[in-house]
Amino acid sequence: MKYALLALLTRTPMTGYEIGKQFGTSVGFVWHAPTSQIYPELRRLARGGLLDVDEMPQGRRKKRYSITEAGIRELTDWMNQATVPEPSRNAIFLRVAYLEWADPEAARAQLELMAATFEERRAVLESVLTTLRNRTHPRLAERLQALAPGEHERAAAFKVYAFEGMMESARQQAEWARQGLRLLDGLDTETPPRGEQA
Amino acid sequence: MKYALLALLTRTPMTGYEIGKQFGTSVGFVWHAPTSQIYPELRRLARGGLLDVDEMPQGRRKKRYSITEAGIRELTDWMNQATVPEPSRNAIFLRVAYLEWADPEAARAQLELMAATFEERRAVLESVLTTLRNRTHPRLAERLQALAPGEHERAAAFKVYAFEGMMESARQQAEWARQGLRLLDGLDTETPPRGEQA
DNA sequence: CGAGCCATGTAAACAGTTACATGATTCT
DNA sequence: AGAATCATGTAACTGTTTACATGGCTCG
Repeated sequence: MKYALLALLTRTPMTGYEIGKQFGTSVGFVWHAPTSQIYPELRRLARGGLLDVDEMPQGRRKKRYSITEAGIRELTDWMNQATVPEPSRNAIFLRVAYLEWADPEAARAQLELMAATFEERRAVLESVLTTLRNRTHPRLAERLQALAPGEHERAAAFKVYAFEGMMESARQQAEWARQGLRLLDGLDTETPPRGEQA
Repeated sequence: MKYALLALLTRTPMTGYEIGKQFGTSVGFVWHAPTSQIYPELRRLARGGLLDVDEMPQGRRKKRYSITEAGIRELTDWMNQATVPEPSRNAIFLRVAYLEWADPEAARAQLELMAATFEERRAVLESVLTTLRNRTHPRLAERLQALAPGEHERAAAFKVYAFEGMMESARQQAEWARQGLRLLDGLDTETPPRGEQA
């Protein structure tokens, strides 16, 4: 979370509200949090000197946060130490592994929901990828402006690469869900709906 | 968590300690938790009538938990209502998306670590899959004994299917990490280590 | 003037991790 | 006797979600 906020703010200063809205867009694939987690974390980071607060004096209370030198150091320090990717503990595997405890129709409904969800995610990620690749993605363009031209390619490449990974992951999961539906087809024809044995 | 414990105990009654050890084996891929989370949760489930406690009277304090009718109903109710798979919020995508903030060597080290980790995970899952497929997996065999023969195929098929998904996922991620290393090769040759622009 | 968005937050609960404590049994 | 393993737990902390509270600004 901490590093997600720091990384986001390397592009441009933002208010907590704006960050919350960003999480509703494509950056939400990379990280997500509700505003109730954002505001306290921003204050904590500001207290720690990693962010600067600009209290906008135009009538309404509004705090725009920007990253400090110390914040950038904190972020790069984190990035420079490699960590092992955490094993993904996703409840969907638990469900699927014990799907014999669901009614056959419920099992089918679950796999259809999975197929639809993963496929939609894949499609969204693919369209994001397209805009990243041809540099029409608005936030990527904005980010590149803040960087030296020599770093453009590197920064853009990593964004594209990250989304490729997420897209491929969604594609693979969608494929897996469809394979599950074919598996059910096989099981249901071999033994009739409520199973006599063999 | 709750449903992981219920599902595990459909195979055979176990103590909290035994469950903790199970999480260190292949079931750990499906779900994992430390004992500090297991013991309180077991007590809670027992208080709720979903588990029976058998306080073993042989000298040492030892509680063997088994699932009750109510527990099975709770599990099947949960299985029967389809839920959308949660988007995986994995810090690795955050790291990768902002890898331009790492030193080139650190970026390479991170991707190499990812490739090694994912590849090892894939290999382990593949070997588990083999034992599941040829029915030599000890816990699968034990599980099937508790079931009517007519349900064998279905139960085994879902276990195989779940591990296929996890294995494919690890395979895809390993491939992605290797692709990332090739990307770095390209970036590093185009612009020398500390980058003059184009 | 009301609807909807902008904007910041608090409270409570839930989930999960890390570290520590304790003692019994089994194996060498 | 000592080490390893069996066995159950507590405490403190971190992270995350859900629900609620408040009020200003903007536009029709």
